Order: sequence, then structure tokens, then C-alpha cells
Amino acid sequence: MSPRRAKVLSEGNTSPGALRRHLIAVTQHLVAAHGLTGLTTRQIAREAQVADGVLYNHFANKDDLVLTALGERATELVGAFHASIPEPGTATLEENVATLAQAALELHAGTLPLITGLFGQSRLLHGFLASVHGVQGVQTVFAAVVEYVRDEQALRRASADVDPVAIAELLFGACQLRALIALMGPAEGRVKAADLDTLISALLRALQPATS
Amino acid sequence: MSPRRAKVLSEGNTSPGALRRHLIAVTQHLVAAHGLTGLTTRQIAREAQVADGVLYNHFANKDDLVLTALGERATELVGAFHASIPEPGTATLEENVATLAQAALELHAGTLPLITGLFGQSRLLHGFLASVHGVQGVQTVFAAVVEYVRDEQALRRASADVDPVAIAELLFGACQLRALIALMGPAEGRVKAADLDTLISALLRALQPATS
Amino acid sequence: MSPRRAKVLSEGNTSPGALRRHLIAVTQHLVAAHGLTGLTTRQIAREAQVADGVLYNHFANKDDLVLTALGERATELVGAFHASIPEPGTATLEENVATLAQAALELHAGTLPLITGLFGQSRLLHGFLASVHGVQGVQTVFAAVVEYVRDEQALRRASADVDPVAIAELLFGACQLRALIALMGPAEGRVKAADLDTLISALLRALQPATS
Amino acid sequence: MSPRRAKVLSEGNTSPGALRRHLIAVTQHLVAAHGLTGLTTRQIAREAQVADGVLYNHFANKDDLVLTALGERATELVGAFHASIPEPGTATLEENVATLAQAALELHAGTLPLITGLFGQSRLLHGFLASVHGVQGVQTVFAAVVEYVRDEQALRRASADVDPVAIAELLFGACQLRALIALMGPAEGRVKAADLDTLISALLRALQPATS
DNA sequence: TATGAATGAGTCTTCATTCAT
DNA sequence: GATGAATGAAGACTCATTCAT
Repeated sequence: MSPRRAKVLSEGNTSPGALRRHLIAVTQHLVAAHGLTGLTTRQIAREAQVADGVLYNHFANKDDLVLTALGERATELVGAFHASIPEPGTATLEENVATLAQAALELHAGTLPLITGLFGQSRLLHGFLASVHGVQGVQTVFAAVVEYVRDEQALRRASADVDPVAIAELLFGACQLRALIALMGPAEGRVKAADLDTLISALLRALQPATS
Repeated sequence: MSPRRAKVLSEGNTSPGALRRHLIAVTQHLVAAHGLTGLTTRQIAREAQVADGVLYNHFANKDDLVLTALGERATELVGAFHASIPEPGTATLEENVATLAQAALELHAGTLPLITGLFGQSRLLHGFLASVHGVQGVQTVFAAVVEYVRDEQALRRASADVDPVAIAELLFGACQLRALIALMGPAEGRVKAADLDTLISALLRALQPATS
Repeated sequence: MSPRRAKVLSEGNTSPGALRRHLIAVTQHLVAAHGLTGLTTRQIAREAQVADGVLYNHFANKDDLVLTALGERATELVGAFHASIPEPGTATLEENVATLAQAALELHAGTLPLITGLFGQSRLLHGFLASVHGVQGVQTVFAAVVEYVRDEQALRRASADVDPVAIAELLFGACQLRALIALMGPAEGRVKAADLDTLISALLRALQPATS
Repeated sequence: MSPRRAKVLSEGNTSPGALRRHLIAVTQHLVAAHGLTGLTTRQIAREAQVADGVLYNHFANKDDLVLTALGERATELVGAFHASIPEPGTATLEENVATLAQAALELHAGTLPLITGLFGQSRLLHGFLASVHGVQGVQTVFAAVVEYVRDEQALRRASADVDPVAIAELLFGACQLRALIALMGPAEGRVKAADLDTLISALLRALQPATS
């Protein structure tokens, strides 16, 4: 009579798209935990406690599911990062840079495991980039940091002599490096509250206005 | 005494292990061009213009070949980097940082495509790390940069107030970031002479001795 | 709810595990007909009129299928033999020995082709022995004959001077010998009603009570 | 100049066919030790300390080598058995039956591992049977036992009422059974001096002349 | 004749995808 | 929509055989 409901979904939840969301969540979880490389549709189905075929009722194919899951997660992470960007001129520059560094570390720690298996699979990679460009693109993240630095320069809290893009590259790069190294270690306790102090000090030296 | 030779190998090349080297080179090329993920033994064989089974006359299995190829290439890149490290106190600090940055960019641009598909395949990843640790390990690269900075600090050409490790992280991180972004672009013309000037300026600001 | 059905299975046969049983039967047939040595998964699939991969939907791997098929068939044969063992003291000793001999011949004729390819493949061999020991073990077959002889000795229908184990060895051995020789002949018409009369006479001479 | 000599062969041994014999011996050894199933040409070559290809300089192909090795060994074993057959009328019947039983056990213990992997490979099996028929065939072994029994019957040392063929079947069968069971146990210490006393007693009962 | 690397058909197995129910 | 067995194209690897030297 009524369409069969997947066992996992609580009985009350018959809203259309509930299973779709469940599959996305499971996929995100599996990718974050074990990477893209070993991921099979059967694993996803089993972890989701759902039949092997359901996937194809909600997605065109595996790539579609994976890309959707990755895209959504990336959008979340990007959103979280944007929300963390401090208002220029408030607090101290040091506090703000620390905030940015922490946020950047979390962004990369979250992002890197997702995309690590994407390179060399151009179809997936470009699908991912396309899906991420559309919404609140990744490049906006970088731009936002550049923007922040520029604003602080305008406010004379940062030296106008340093290139804001270079600062953003140094900040993001160091965080990405740390995230990548963490990825090579044991799977547990990936990033947590890393000690970013020395990095921040060095960046502040680069930013500091000329001591008149 | 002399066994059959593979058709691909030029007639003059009868040196033992020629095909082994050929397979390694082909594998390095394929990994650099398309990543580890889609790499199949048949692809390697076809690209090498050789029968499917040859691989197993020279390597224990696919992993053995891949690890050997990756390890050799990494060792080459590491060696090239080490050779580029300037002597502290010679030339100007700026010239030296520029040299280091260029070398770091080349190192990461060469390294990243190799290891990008390694994450999530712990067997391969750890095999790779083990094989690279043995000789002139990767970690020595980072240490060498730290060492260089420390030496310049001792020579008073760089401020003693900045953490050498932080500088190395910023330098390597920014280069890795650029390499990763290049990886996402069109497959051709990966690195070339990148414009590192703004990065170098920013780093120099971080390094500069207090203007007394 | 009802999944796709394999084309081979008659339309009426929707019982779960039908294809599993089909694969087992096909495997038993192939092993009985051509032995274990040349048996490939593709042969099984083709003979079963089924795709190459089905096997792995129902069994962990080829060994699992083969062991299951062999174990089931052996259990059947052992069961049939046990059912044929006459009640001591009933009928005549000669009739009973004839019954036993016929049953033993059938047991060995059925068993020998199954295990003939097992030697030298210790993994399979031990798997088979383990799987057969569990239920109504093979060794119970031998013990049952020994038991029968002992009972007839207690009833004074057989001489107490002869070793029951020796009688069982002679009986089983001769039947195994015939089964092996049949295996070497043309593949068709393996056993049929063999002429066991002379064997039975000889065994009865060994069993006969001392003519006082 | 002089044709290359295989390293294993002592330098003095340049007689043609020496390497051929070496390969046969190695093959016999390997088959006896590990059976036919896992036997590869490379194994043979390595064990023989010889290049992979030599085999094809002395034999048409692997089957030819294997069949030759098996045939020779079988002929040896058959010869040894024939040599053991006692002269009818000499010694006691019991001693002679014991001698025959021991010889039969050795024959089967040596033969069975050789042919165990042959069933189900009709090409090999029939090649083997053909090669053994030619010379001093296997069936002559059985016939010789029948003959022996018949002679003892003529000498009145064995009852004329028992079928000599049946006696031979019982004797050979029991020995084959023991050899097969030994094959299923641990690989070491295959047969050795088995306790055949009870078997011999039982056979003697079957053979004993009517107590007039 | 001996060498031993090269060959490639064939083996077991995996896995994204389909589809009858 | 949901189910889960069936499908079959690939993938890694083996091994008897060939052949230039």
C-alpha cells in the first residue's frame, strides 16, 4: 500500500528525501573515516542499513552520490569558516589572526581527507570543483581572508607594504601542511587544538606596521 | 646467455635491468600524469609496450613496482632540493629565500601528485613512508630548512625572535598550497617559473631583524 | 521484496537459496565427472548457465563452494551407507556381508572421485576433513563396520579369532580398489551392479567359525 | 665452443641425457613430496638449479616430462614388487603372505602419491596408463599375485576353494586403503613398517585349506 | 644446447549497475 | 519507492611456452 520505508528511518519520518539525506550523511561519514579509495556502494548500503539498490533511486550513480556528499560537506565547512572570520578593527590583530588560523586549520583538516582521493580521477575532481563553485565557492574563502587583511591594512593595524594575498597563502598553506601531516599519522585524533602560536607570531611579524 | 629482449627497448640497450628501469619510468610518468587511483597493471604494460605479465618478472607485485617508482622519484626530488639549499651567510638573505622557495615549490609540485592517491590506502602509504625514511628521508628536507634559518639567525642576518620551524612551515605550506592548486587546474604545464615574489617579501618581513 | 531471479531457475522456483543449491549441484556434478583439478569458476558458471560473479553472492569464494559441495555429497553418501548396515543376527551372515560390500562399493565409488584431487592441496584437504568430521563423520563409517562384525562375533555367527578391524580394512580396501580402477576406465557407467561374489566368499571364509 | 653445461651437473658428466635424467629425478622428487597439483615448470627448474627453458630441450612439454618421470618411477616400484614375490612352496605360506603384504604396501605407498593428481586430467591419466602399459605394466603386478596364489593352491598349501583374484583384491585393496589414509595425515613419515599382522591373519584364514 | 626474460591466455575475485518483484 | 540477487566487465596475478642470444 504505502511505499516501503527503509528500516533505518524512524517510522515517523516519511518526508520525501529523508533516505536521500541519510545516504549522503553515511557517505560523508565513510569518506571522512576511510577516504574515497576503498569506498564501495555496498559499504554505503550496509552502513546505511539499506538495500544495495536504493542508491539508484535517489542518485544518478555512485559519482553523483559521492559528489553530492562531498559538496555538501565542503559547503558546511566553508560556511563555518566564513562565520569565523573576525570583523576587522575589532579585538586585537593578534587575536584575529589566531582566530583565522584556527578556523583555517579546521577547514583544511576537514576538507583534505575529502579531496585526497579525488586527484587523478579527473571526472570526479572536476565534478567536485564545479559543484563547489556554484554555491559558496571555495575560492570565496581565500578571497575573504585577503579581504580581511586588506581591511586591516586600511585601518592601519597592518602594514600596507605586505601583499594580502601572500599572507593568505602563508596562512592557508601552513594549515594545509599541518592537516596533511596529520593525515599521515595514525587515524585517531586528527587535528584537535593544535599549537599555532609560533605560526601566528611569525605571521604577525610579517604584518606588523613599520615601527616608526 | 642473453635472453629475449623486449621490443620496446632500443637494440643497443642490453644492460641488465633495462626493462625494470623502463617499467619504473613508465609508472612514474603515469602516476605523475594521472595519479595512483586509476592506475592498472594493464595500463602500465600498454604504456610500456610490453606484455601484461612482464611486471611480475621484475617486481613482486604491483605494490612493489609502485612503491619502487614512487620511492625513487621522491628520493630524486629530495636530493635535488638538498642540492639547492644555499650556504648560510653567502649571497643575500633575500636571494637565498628566493632560491629556497623555488626549490620548495619544485619539490612539492613533484611530490604531491605522487602521494595524493596514497591516503586511505594505508598499506601503500606506510610502505611508501618506510621506503622513504630509510635513505635520505623526507623529514630531513624540512629539518634542512629549519637548520638554514637557524644558521642565518646565528649570523644575525635573520631575527632571532622568529621561530625557524614556523618559517619552514610557512614556506613549505605556501608551496604545497600552490602545488595543490596547480594540480586542480588543467593537466598541462604544471609548475613553471611561478611568481613567488610576494611570498618571499612577506617571509622576509617575518625574518627581518628588528630595525634598531 | 523479491529480487531478480536467475534465468536458469524454473519460474516456479522462487524458494530462497535455490541458486545456491543449483550451484552446489552443478559443482558436485562437475567434480564427479571431471575431478577437482581442472575445475574453474567459469566452468561452474557456464554449466550453471549463470553469470561469472554469482558464485560470490552465495559463497565466500571458490573454496567455500567446493568444500560445501563436497561436504554435502560426502554426508549424503555416508548417510546412505549407514542406512544400509544390516542388523546383526538378522538374515544370514552371507547376505549381510553382501549388503555391506555393495554399500561399501557405492560409498567408495561416490567418494573417491570427490577427494581424488584433494591431495596435495592441503588447504582444501584439511577444510574438507574438518567439514566432514563435524557431522556424521567419515570415520564413523569404518567404525560402524567394525561394530557390525564385533556384534556378529558376539552372536557366534562369526569367528572370534579374526580381527574385526582387519575385516573392515579388507572390505573397504577391496571396494576402494575397484572404485579406483573404475575411475581409470571410460568415464561412463562408473559402478553398476558389480560382481562382488568372489570377494564375499573370501571374506566369509575369513569370518567363518571354526568347523568343530 | 663446447656446449654450455648445466651448473648442477658435475663437470665430468657431459654424457648426453645427463640433464634429462636430472630433470626426471627432480620431478619425481617433487611429485612424491608435494603432489602433482602445485607443480610448476619453474619449481622444477629452480629445484634442478637449471634455467626455466631447458625442459623444452629435452621434453616436448611439461606433460611429457611429468609422464616420463611418473612412468619411470612406477616402473621402478613395479620392478621392486616383482622382485619381492616369493617362490611358491618355499618358506611358509604365512611368511610369504607377509612378504607380499609388505611389498604391496610399499608399492601403493609409492604409487598413490604419484597418481593422486592424475584423475580428472584425462589427457595425463591416459598418457600415464599408456606409458605404463607398454613396459612392465601395472596389471602384471596384480596378475603376479594371482599367479602366486594359484601356485600355492596347486601345491595344496592354500585352499582351492577360494578365488585367487579375490585374495589379490583384498590384499591390494587393504594396502591401498592404508596408503591413502597415510596420505591424509601429516606429510612426514609416510608409511614405514606398518603393522600388517592382523590383515595377514585374516587373509590366511581365507586361504587356509579345509581342516580335514 | 643452455639461458632466462618476454609472452599472453586464463584464473579468481570485485563491484557498479540493473531489474523483476 | 524499496529490495537484493544477477550481471559482466575489469583487475591483479600465474604459468606453460617461446625464442633471441
